[in-house]
Amino acid sequence: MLSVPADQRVKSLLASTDYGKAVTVRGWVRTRRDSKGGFSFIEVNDGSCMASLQVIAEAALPNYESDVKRLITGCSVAIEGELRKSPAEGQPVEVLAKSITVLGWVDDPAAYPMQKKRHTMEFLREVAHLRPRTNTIGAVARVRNALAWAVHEFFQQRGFLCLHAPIITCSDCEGAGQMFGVSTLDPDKPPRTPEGKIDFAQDFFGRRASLTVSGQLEAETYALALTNVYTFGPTFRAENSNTARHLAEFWMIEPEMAFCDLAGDMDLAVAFLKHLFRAALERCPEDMAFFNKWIDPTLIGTLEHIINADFEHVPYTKAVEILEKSGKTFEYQVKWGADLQSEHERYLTEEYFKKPMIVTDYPKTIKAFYMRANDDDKTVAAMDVLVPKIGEIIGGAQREERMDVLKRRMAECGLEEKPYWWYLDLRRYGTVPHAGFGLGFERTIQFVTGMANIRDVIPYPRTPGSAEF
RNA sequence: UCCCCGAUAGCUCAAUGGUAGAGCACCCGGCUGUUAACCGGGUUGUUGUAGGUUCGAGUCCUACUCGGGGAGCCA
Repeated sequence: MLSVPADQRVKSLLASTDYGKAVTVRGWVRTRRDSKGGFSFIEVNDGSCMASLQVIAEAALPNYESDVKRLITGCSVAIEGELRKSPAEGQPVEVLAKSITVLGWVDDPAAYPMQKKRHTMEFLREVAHLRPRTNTIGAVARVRNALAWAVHEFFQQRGFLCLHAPIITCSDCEGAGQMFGVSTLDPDKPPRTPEGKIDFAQDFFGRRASLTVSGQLEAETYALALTNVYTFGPTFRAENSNTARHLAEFWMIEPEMAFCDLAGDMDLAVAFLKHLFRAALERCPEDMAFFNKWIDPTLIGTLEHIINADFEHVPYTKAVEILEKSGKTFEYQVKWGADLQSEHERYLTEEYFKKPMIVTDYPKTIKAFYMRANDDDKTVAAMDVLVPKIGEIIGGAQREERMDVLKRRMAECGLEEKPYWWYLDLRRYGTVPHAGFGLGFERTIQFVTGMANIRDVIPYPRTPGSAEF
């Protein structure tokens, strides 16, 4: 059996005006409506688009009574027929069936969890293997795909090199979060050192290994040879975070640019986000219209506005002033030197500016050691892009390229130099100003689709206490 | 991890401490070029788990499990 040709997918057939053409439709039945006039309407969906294709099954079909009349939601079919202009409202074309083959029935129809009516997202998570058959999750999958394509498109158009950073790493760098250990030692009786600790020297890698929390440091090494690079891969955080915007396993895009400062970093981030939003609107218009209708009626308007508007740029110190003058009472006090809390970020993006914003130049005490120190010696050249509802979607910085300053910062942060020997080598051999950022892919999908929970924009979400499927 | 809320039919939800119900799904019948069709009939339950209070618990109490919202951490 050949795979389904692109011109035989439902999406192509619905756009076709090639009336009279012989076609074969393969997909899953969404619903069946019978007409006493001697035929049935079968809605077939194959995931190529939101819409289903209407098939007319006449009673003259040899298996009309035995098969067609038993079709219910979820059955898989292969239908040969003729493409026709539809005489009724609701669809441009339909297929008059010449033969209908049922490939797979639904066992125990009463127990099939997918129904024509809406389901709650909470329930769909319990049947994550079947939820791509729903309109919402199918649309999310298509938008996610369009965005993944657009990520590569954006960077490739600009001459960036795609870098595959390692998933397993032995550098427990930068304290971006708790890490998942990777080990082949027997958890019941691991080898011990004389001091009684687990002896990772006997482990697979000869030392303690983990799943990566970021490909940034590796990306820096390649940027300092190939100039402009980006990573796009899975990252892992073992934090016990239970929110609608955190996952233990998520995908991150991390560009890194040599000969680049914070201003260049910000420019790229803004252009990148606009490119992604535009791609979703242009390549998935039906799916986006669906989200705009059922999930968030302001969605498309907001995205179009962002594409055409400038992002607000506010230094951290200015942001603190705005918050102090806001007259709002916050649960957490606004104070220079303290990190911005969710409520502060929400006020700034949702109430004050009402659009995405970039906060830069944070106090060095709340940011990572590798961020470049500003001349005031109090702040660093960091930037966070904040968007309404989601909060931080991008975190980035110009990196500290000066060896002496970097070593001083590491000492301030209580970090040993030895494990970072290769990272320090970059400053030792041909160092250059460079900058980069990390974009959370799922948070971007959330923002683009309006989906409330991050668990519904990734096929199989991994969260604390939950890794079913 | 902390605070709050919830768990009843396959799904979405009702039910003063006193006989567990409706809509949808599914099955049967009717009707119609139908559009998550419509009309009539029918099947469906260890009320999340384990204890406790009570003549009597879906309902009150305790613990646990799972889910949701918010917070922290971050992308």
